[in-house]
Amino acid sequence: MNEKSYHTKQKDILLNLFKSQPHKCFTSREIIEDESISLGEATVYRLLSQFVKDGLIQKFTQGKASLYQFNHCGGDSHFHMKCIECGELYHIDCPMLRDVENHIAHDHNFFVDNLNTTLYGYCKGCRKDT
Amino acid sequence: MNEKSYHTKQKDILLNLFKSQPHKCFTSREIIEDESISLGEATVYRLLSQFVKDGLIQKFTQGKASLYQFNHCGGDSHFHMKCIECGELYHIDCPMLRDVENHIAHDHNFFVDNLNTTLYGYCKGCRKDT
DNA sequence: TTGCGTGCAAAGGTTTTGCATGGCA
DNA sequence: TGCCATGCAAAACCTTTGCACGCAA
Repeated sequence: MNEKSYHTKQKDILLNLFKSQPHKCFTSREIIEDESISLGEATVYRLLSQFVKDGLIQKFTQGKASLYQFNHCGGDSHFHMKCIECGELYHIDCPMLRDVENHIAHDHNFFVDNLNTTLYGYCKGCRKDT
Repeated sequence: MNEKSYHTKQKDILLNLFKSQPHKCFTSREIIEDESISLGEATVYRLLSQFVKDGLIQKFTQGKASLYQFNHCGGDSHFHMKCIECGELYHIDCPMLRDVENHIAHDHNFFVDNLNTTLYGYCKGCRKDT
C-alpha cells in the first residue's frame, strides 16, 4: 500500500540468503545464528514477516517452528513431507500430486492448500525403525 | 510396543473430555485451565502427546497454537482434511489416495503415515472466502 | 532533517524437563 | 515393593514489543 519503506543493507543480506539457496527451507533460528549474516533477532523476524507479506518468500508452520523459503515461482505447487523419525523435510513436486488435488476438489469438494499441508511419515533411511 | 503403561485417573479424565465432545478441538491452554479437570500442565502435555502417539486423538498445528481433537476412527486407513477457515474436520477414504501412498512410496521413497497426516485447505462452503 | 529501520533486552506464550512425591500393579 | 505417573517449578524455545540510536532519503 502506501507504506514508506527504506532500502537497507539488512534487507539485501537476508533476501540474498534465500536467493542463494532457493530450494532450502530456513528456520528463523538458523538465520539468527548465522555468523556471516549477524542480524538482530528482532530484525530477522520483522524482515521475514515483511518478505512473506510481499510475497518474496513463503512461510509454513511445521509443529512449533516456522520455516521460510524463497518463493521462486508464485504459485509453485508442491508438497512437503516430514520424516517423523529424523525430522528431515522433503519436497515433492510431481504431476500426480496435482491430479490428486484436482481429484479431491472435484470428487470430494475440498480444496487443498499445499502450502499449509505437510505429509508425515518415514523417509527411506528411517523406515526400518518403524 | 513393550512399553509399560499404567492406567491412571488422569488418563481417564482427559480422554473422557475428548470423548464427551468428539468434534471439538481443544487447545492445550483450554485443557490446562479447565477447573473441572485440574491436571498439571506437564501432565496434560505428556498425556496429549501420548494419546496422539496411540492414535486416540489427533493433533493439529494451526498458526501458533496446537489443537487436539478426538480421533473417532481407530486405525483404519484414510486421510483427514481440515478446513482452515471453519475448522471442520473431514474424512476421506478413497482408493485413489491409497494409490497416492503407493506412488509416493515407490517413486519418492517416502512412506506416508496417514494417521499423522492432515491435509489443510478449504471446504466447499468456505472456499469463496479464499 | 525526518522518521523508518535496527539491535538490544525484556516480555509473553507454549512446551519440555528435572526432581521429589504419589499411585498403579 | 518396584517403578511409572504426576505435579510443581524452572528451563528451554519461539516470537513479539519497547525504546534509544542509526541510517536512508
